[in-house]
Amino acid sequence: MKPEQEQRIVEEHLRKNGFRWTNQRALIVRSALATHEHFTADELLDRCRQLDARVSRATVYRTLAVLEEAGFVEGLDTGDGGRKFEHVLGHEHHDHMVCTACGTIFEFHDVELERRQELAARRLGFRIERHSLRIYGRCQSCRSARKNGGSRGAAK
Amino acid sequence: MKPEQEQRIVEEHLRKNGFRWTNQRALIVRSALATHEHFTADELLDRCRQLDARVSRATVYRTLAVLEEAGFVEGLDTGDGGRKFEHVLGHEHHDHMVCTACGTIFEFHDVELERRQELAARRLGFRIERHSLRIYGRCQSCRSARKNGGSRGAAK
DNA sequence: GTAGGTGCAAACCTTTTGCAGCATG
DNA sequence: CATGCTGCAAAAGGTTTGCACCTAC
Repeated sequence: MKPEQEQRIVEEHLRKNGFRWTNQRALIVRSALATHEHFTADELLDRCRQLDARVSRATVYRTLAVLEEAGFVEGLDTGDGGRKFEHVLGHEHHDHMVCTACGTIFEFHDVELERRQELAARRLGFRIERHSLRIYGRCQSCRSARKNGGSRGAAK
Repeated sequence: MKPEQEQRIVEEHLRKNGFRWTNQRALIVRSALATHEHFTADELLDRCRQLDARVSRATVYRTLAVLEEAGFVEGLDTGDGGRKFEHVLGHEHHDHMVCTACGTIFEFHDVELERRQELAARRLGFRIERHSLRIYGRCQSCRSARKNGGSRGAAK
C-alpha cells in the first residue's frame, strides 16, 4: 500500500470518528507512515520538525495516542521507561526479538506460535484481542563479539 | 523451596560474585522472596520499611537491579512507564494473559510454545536470555458479561 | 584499611496536563 | 462560532546518580 493511500485511510478514520484533520496531524501521520522502522516519540518529533519546526512535543504525543487507540500504530515498551512506536497499518503481524547488548530489534513471525497461543487461550476460555511476544537475548553479531566486555547500554 | 533456603542461594550467589551481603540486601531479598505476587519497586520499599524504616528507595532500586541481573527477579513493563517485578527463583516459567476488561492476570504455560520460540531464535542466530509473552483479551467471565459497557480501566 | 554499599536529595527522562489562544468543521 | 487542537511550560512519575559517610570483608 502506498503512503498517500495509507494516510488517506487514517484521515478518513479520524474524520469519521469526530476528530479534526489538522495540518499537524497530517504532518505527524505522514512522518509516522514514512518509515517502517521503530521510532521513539522524540525521533518522530525530530522528523516532523524537519518539515515544520513549529510542531510541539505535546502534539506528537497526543496524536500518537490517537493513532495507537485507532490501531494504526503500536507502542512497545523499551524496558527502560520509554516506548518505541511502529507503523502497523498494512503490515503483517510479527513478534520481536530484542538484543540486550546492542538494542537492535528483529522481527519474526511463526504461524505455529500463533496457533498455540489460540489454543492456550481457548483452554482458559479467553478471547484474544492482541498479544505481545518479545524475546530478549543476544543477536548473532553481539554473540560473536562477546569476548570483550560487551556493549551493554549501547542502545537507547 | 523454603524462603530461607532461597535467600541462602541468593546470598551465596552474590558473595561468589564479589557483592557484599549487607543488612539492607538481606532485608530487601527477604521481602522480595516473601511474596509470589507481582510488585512495584515502591511496594517493595514499603514492605522493607515495615521491617526497617531506614531503607532508602535508591537501595531498593540498586538491589533490584542486582537481583534482576542475577536472574532471581524479573521485571515486566506495566505499559504506563513503570515496571512490576516478580520473584522468579524456584518458580516455573509461565506466560501471562491479561483481561482488558477486568484486569485479571492469568498465568499459563505451554512447552510447545517455548520450543517454537527457541526455533525461531535459532533461525536468526539469536540466543534467548528471557522472553515475555502477554496475551490481551477478554477472560471467560467478562465475555459472558459482555452485554454491558464493560469495566475498562479496572486494572493497574 | 579499602572497596563497595548506603542515604539523601537532586537530576533525569519520558510522558502528561493546565491554560490561553487558534483553527477546523 | 463552538469545540476541538495546539504550543508552551510546568508537573508528574518512575528511576538513576553525585556525593559524603558508613561498613563488610
